[in-house]
Amino acid sequence: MTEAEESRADALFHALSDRTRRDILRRVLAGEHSVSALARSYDMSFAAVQKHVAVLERAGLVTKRRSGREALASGEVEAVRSVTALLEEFETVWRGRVARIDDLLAGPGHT
Amino acid sequence: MTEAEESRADALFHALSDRTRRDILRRVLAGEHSVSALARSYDMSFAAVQKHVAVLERAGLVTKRRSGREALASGEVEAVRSVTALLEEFETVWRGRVARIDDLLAGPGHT
DNA sequence: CCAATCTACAACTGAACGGTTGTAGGTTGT
DNA sequence: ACAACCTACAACCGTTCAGTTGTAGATTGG
Repeated sequence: MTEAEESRADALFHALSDRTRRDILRRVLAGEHSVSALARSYDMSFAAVQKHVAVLERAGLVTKRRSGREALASGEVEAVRSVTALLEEFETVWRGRVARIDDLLAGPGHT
Repeated sequence: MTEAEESRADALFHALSDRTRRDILRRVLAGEHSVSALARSYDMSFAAVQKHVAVLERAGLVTKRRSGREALASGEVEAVRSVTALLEEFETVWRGRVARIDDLLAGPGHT
């Protein structure tokens, strides 16, 4: 794991660690939404929602494009998959433990 | 998504959002480690590492058992898989969008 | 028995976080 | 032209967070 990869993992998991952001992500994965349309969905200021979108954008989970005066946000499913890939690394490490235990149970018969 | 599920997701993603905690999780998924053994691996105080383990434990990613004066921490692969399950929900939402786009391309011939 | 080891927890500090309000600039419809 | 709308960003506030030090209680080995 390089420093850059760890930083990206930090950003991804942090972005996902807030429920409002997860909800925004669901909506924009389902389809493009303007920031103000998103803001109307939550009991907080426009600026707060704008910040949440910015956090998701910095993590690469969301991209924005301009259409006139609106900023249309869209969910990036590839980024979601990259998180799954990170989790698979943990699975792999765990399987290593299991393999080692199996070796023990097979008995230290020979080497 | 119930309130309890969202709280659990908060805890899981937050626990994973720190690189020291991810590193601890890798180690304890590979095999049991005492807290002080873990602490020796990092350039920070014992108490700091202890807190990280506690965060992982609260999220259910790690369990501890007592062995004499040591607290042995072990990684919970099922909890890691529950995070993967959370991500699959995002994938599902996204596939819904694609299906809708496909319908559009098929043409609004009839309903 | 006693010193060393391991854990647990409290109190503190600086930085980051989630939220607010306010201001300013670009775009749109009438 | 101009009012309404959308976005961007700065400044501020209270809370949480990651780290520290310090203290105290079990357990162990010589």
